[in-house]
Amino acid sequence: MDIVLDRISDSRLPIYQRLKDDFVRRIARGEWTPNHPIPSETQLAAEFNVSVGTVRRAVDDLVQDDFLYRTQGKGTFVKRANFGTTLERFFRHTDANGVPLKPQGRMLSVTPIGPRPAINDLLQLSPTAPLLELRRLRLIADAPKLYEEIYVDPEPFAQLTVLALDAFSDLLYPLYEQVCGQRVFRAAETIRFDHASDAVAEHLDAKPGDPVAVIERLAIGVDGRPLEWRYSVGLASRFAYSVELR
Amino acid sequence: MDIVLDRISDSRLPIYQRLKDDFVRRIARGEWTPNHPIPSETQLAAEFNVSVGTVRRAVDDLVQDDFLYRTQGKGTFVKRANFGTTLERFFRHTDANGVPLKPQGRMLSVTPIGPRPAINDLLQLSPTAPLLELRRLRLIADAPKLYEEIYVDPEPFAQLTVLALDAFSDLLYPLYEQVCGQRVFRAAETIRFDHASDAVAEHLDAKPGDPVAVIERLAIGVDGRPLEWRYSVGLASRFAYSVELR
DNA sequence: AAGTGGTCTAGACCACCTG
DNA sequence: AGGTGGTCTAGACCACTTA
Repeated sequence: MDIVLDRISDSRLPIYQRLKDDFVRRIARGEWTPNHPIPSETQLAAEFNVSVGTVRRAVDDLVQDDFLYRTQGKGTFVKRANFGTTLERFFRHTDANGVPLKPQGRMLSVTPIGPRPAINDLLQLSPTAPLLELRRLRLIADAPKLYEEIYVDPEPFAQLTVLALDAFSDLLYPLYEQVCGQRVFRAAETIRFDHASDAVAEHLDAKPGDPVAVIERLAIGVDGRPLEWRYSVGLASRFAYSVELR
Repeated sequence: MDIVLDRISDSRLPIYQRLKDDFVRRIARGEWTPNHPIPSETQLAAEFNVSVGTVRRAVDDLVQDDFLYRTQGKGTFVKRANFGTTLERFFRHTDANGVPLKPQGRMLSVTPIGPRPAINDLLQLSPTAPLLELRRLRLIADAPKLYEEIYVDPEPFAQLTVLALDAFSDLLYPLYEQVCGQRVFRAAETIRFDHASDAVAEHLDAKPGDPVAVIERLAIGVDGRPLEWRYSVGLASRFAYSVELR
């Protein structure tokens, strides 16, 4: 329809689709950030020379997909990913009054390692590419509850290797964003039950062979590429999870 | 805006909301069924004396919420709930080639019982109302894999008590729909971990104390009221579950 | 060919937020 | 008051399905 759009996408697609693609690209590139509203719908309609209704359709879809959210009177904003921590979502730890307790993180090691075929594959890295391994403990009231091994591509996450272990914050994803410029947008998790290995048992103050829940998570960035693979182990007796089915 | 709409809902709400409410009511009453297309958008617009765009907005929302689905050229239809069986979703059972195996169901008992406060509460029944209890085994290749206890309101499900145990089909929800006129629309599940009781161990051919996964499900009808509460137990070693987080 | 949903336009007016 | 998103209208034309 218009020069602006023709330069950036396949003209056989509906206009609202091409707008969506462009908007996602802007979010991925950091042109639109969570802090400022994106241009108004009338402005965008003028920029691309399309009707406001078409821009609304594109924005509606991205709101549905959790890329954006609207606030009447204020504007439309980029949405931050905000699923709670694994510890909060899968395990129940509350104080005497049922109030959830706040988990801490303790980084154990940050180590450049060689390739691990299965993990390289999941992260869509070449089979020979090296990895960066983080080992971490999650604690409640100073008692270890979750042991984690985290794997990332060393290149975009190079800054992590220069941090002191106690300089890591309790939450990693904000750190990824601030220190490495990598924003986690969504994640896929798999849950299963297993028995504690000797190493895991020691970390969790449990006996080897105790039943544990294993959570494997692949975190995805705004551009749809995998950013991090994570393996978490916690005692099964504390495990609980809820799902909505449709 | 119009007499038709004013009779049926709060005029302070946006028109598309009131249309949605009315459409859901028609689905709940069975006026619109999964077998026939609902009236076309132009027909609905004429019936309610609103513009087609407004009808589309209402239908869009209900498609998003999985009440309806559209097929271009054919029409818009009521959607059947279609989450797989618990056995298929949570437990891995495949043949030598990785092809999922088809589970069977074996009904053990159908028994009218007295009230169970916790279950009555979940089903939104009076604390003194009696219940209907179904006990069932789910099998793969004739080996028991999942033991289930199912609780429903005896009244809408009275027909179940006249069925012979081997007349129950492998899937219960289609039966609920055909025999009792109760359609399950969605469900909420909670997963946790436990050890097999003596009774459960016997049903599952396991040892008491063996690790098991417990899945509790509350099934909801089209009108949003709870229809069934279900307690399922399977061996933890076979358990696996995946989630998408945003 | 007729009917359905899918895309798109170009307006209008309302509700909410900020200066 | 001026700008934002929220609702609504009344058209147009396209793509797909069925007969």
